[in-house]
Amino acid sequence: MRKRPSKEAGETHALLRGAGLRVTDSRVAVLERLRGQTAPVSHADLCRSLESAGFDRATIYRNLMDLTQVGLVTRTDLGDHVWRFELKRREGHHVASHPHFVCSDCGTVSCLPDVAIRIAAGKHAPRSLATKNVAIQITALCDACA
Amino acid sequence: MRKRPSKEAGETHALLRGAGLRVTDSRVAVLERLRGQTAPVSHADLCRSLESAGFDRATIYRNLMDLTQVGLVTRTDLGDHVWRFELKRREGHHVASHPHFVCSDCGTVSCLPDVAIRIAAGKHAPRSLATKNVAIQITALCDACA
DNA sequence: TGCACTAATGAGACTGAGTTGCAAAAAGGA
DNA sequence: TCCTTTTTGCAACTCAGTCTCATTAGTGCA
Repeated sequence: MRKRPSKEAGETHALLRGAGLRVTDSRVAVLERLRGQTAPVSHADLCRSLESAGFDRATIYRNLMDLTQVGLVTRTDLGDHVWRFELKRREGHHVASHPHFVCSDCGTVSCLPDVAIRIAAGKHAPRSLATKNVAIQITALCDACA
Repeated sequence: MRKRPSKEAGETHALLRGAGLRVTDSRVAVLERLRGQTAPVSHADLCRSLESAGFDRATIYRNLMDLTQVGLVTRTDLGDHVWRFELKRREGHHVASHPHFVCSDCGTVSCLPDVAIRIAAGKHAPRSLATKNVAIQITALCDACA
């Protein structure tokens, strides 16, 4: 299939090329899909929405791994035993590392850009807690389930 | 098998009975094993150490689920795609909810009783963040891997 | 202490996410 | 357009987790 260039497709194209990856339909589809998400999505979710377009789940899986490897995407397990993927959006030099929120009842996953976390580490805590390279995940009841 | 009562076995016995569960060898073994742990252990870990004693992995699995269901044990996934189980130790009325720490490199899991977390929630954050029923998990490099 | 009832166990099969090998197809440079 | 290299689609595999069912064992009661 030949690809018809649009503004978004152009961005995605540049993103992939910049990362040293070939531009393929499935990668573009995966990236565009991730771009439209506000919370991390699972491999299964992506499969459901992309298999109808004819992409194989193994392909989507490998795309996600490739994108993760080159740093365009992050992969996390938010406590429900499913890998979730999220487009990295660069804000300043420090790639956004907002906390993730998981509802302990319904399992809904969301990002919490609106929440600041202060870690007061004791003397026995890992030293890395003082750095910025810390991923934080919060599990509690969401408003709908509370 | 008849069980020979010891002090610990007596406690475990009472714990199980209090929860409305029958006292079986496997449940006692699982509980005792959990009691000796300082960090959450996986089902696979427990299987390894208990299968030699003749307990089936399905039995251990069901024991863990039963214990979780009656609230003696908590089950969490700390980001490495493995369920981990931990004995609930009651401290005051609020069952201990220290943060869990996972090394992003070696995967080591530990508890962080030594770390205090302050959550500053914005107006769009879930209201439950203001309560005590919040589980927090931190992923970063452990000292050994840093 | 023995019996009957019910819950728990063990063995094995199943599920589904995640992963890999391989031949065929497509991307990208010359 | 051709050629090389990467990527895809298919199918099979792995492994933790889960379930079924016949058998075994714990408990309450006589």
